[in-house]
Amino acid sequence: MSVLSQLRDTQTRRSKSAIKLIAYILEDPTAIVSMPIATLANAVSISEPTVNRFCTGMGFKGFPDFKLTLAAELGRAESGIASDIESSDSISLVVSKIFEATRVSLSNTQNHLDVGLIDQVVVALDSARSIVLCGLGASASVAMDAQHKLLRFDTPVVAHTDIINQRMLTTSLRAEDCLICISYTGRTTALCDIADMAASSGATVVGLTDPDSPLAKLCDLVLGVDSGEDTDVYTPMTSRIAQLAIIDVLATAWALRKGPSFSKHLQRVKTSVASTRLAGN
Amino acid sequence: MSVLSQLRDTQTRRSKSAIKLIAYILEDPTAIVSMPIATLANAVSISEPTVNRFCTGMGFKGFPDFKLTLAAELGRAESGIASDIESSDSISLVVSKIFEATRVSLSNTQNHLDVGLIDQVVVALDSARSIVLCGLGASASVAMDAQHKLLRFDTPVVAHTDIINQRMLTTSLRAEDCLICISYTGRTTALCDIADMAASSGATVVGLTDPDSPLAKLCDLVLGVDSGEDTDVYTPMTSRIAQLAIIDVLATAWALRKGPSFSKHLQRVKTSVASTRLAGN
DNA sequence: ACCCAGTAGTAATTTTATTACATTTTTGAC
DNA sequence: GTCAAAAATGTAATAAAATTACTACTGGGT
Repeated sequence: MSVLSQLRDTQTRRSKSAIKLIAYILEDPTAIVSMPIATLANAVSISEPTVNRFCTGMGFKGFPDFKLTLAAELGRAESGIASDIESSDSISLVVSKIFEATRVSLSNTQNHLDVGLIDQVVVALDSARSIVLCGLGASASVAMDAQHKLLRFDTPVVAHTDIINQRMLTTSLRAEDCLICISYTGRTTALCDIADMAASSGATVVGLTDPDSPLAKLCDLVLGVDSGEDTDVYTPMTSRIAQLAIIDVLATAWALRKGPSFSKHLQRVKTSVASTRLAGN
Repeated sequence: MSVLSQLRDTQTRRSKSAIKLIAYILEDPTAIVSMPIATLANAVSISEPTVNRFCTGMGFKGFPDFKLTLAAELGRAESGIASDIESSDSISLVVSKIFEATRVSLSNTQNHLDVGLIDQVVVALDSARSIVLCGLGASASVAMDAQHKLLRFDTPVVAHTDIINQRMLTTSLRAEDCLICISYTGRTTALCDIADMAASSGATVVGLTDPDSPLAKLCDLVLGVDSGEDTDVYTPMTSRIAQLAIIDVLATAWALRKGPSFSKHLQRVKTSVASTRLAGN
């Protein structure tokens, strides 16, 4: 359990000074980590040994140990507001900003993900005669990635990144098939056409796109990804990474649905590629 | 800006003892945070003031401040010790685990990224006559994604995901060209062959792979991604997502290097695809 | 009123970090 | 190569911080 939530816990009995101390710590935990025990003791008007006893009482080796643990915990929570990249940024700042923006994008997608929908999509995949993935531009590589993951299952799956092939394949779609349309914006005309054509064939159309987009309205099931940014020229589109995470979720959920016997199959797939690799270092 | 990546940075000039110290710290950063300065100094066979000077030299108030910052950073990476997925997990637990594992993978990659190397790779890209991206299997989609991002620059770039085409192209590589090999494991025999062939042509070979792999040894520049897991059948490979983030960093750093006039070009590229989209909702 | 357990404080001690200064090493000009 | 300047490192002294040992309160229970 985290230190902070341990401190917030009202159940455990505390001494008078412990209560004062906890109140002060929770007021600004970040400040504590760079505070010597004397300053803290003074601020709460208690003695240094009392602070120390409090720390050891919580199971820490001492006050510095407590501070270290608190710092680690705060470092975790500290989710920077993903800021745009400035042309004056140093490389290491660019690295920080991009990774942070990616993490934020993942968290947003996770928070908005409808678990019930995941289940419905998995059912659709599992009962499909064949699965077709369509994406253009940056979404083409997401479609390729999804194909690679879904290839492990015994349902025929194919990704198409060419608009002509996509149209051709869509015309031959049947009601038992499943089409997955991938697009950040959900506004790519070509892909909307595909979704529309597929819908009239009766196939299940799944969208991996912005839930408020025209494409989303043409789909039977929509897994939302905040298309978000794309205003700034330098800041990269992190949403495609969130889409990949959703693909991971789908593939994993599907595998689990298939049951334990299927994990043997997955293992076989894994070993089948082993021979393409060098052993050792 | 991450402390660990600052330490990994090979660009900045370091003194002899600083090199020893950094090597020791990177060996087990977690151990450092609970180490007094005397123990650390002794372990590296340097004096305590040297350690202290190193910390203040990096911009910290002193050794304790350095430890605190390091702890906070490690806390970020260690947060969710991404646990394997169990067959009994509910969908919402699967979602949490996958997203958490992905975030952890990103943080780990970020912490191990050598900023100096990023710069070197960007220089290589910028001075290349042409850029070739090679990847197989799951890395094929990473190569496709990289192609899509690098297409915005005026250097000819192409991704190949077919082993025959890769070999053909590699034979016609020149010293002015840049080859980027993408592989999680760095042990795919076919890709090692490609890197080897390219190296003899004099082209700059960049690896986006496990730094301890055979492939890495064949590359001129290696951007490390912990290949990490891949033991569990259900848990997906999160490292490809980290690779995408690195691609983002490279593309952004390159764009920044090109200077402000280039941002106009990026803007033009952006508007050129706008006509493929529907307006409004 | 007295005792006892829990709690807190004072002061001494120990541990840890920093500073001041001397010495060595490295670097770059000639 | 030689020398001087600058940078880097070490030793020892000092300061800061944390911990321990010991003493003194506080408040319920008899």
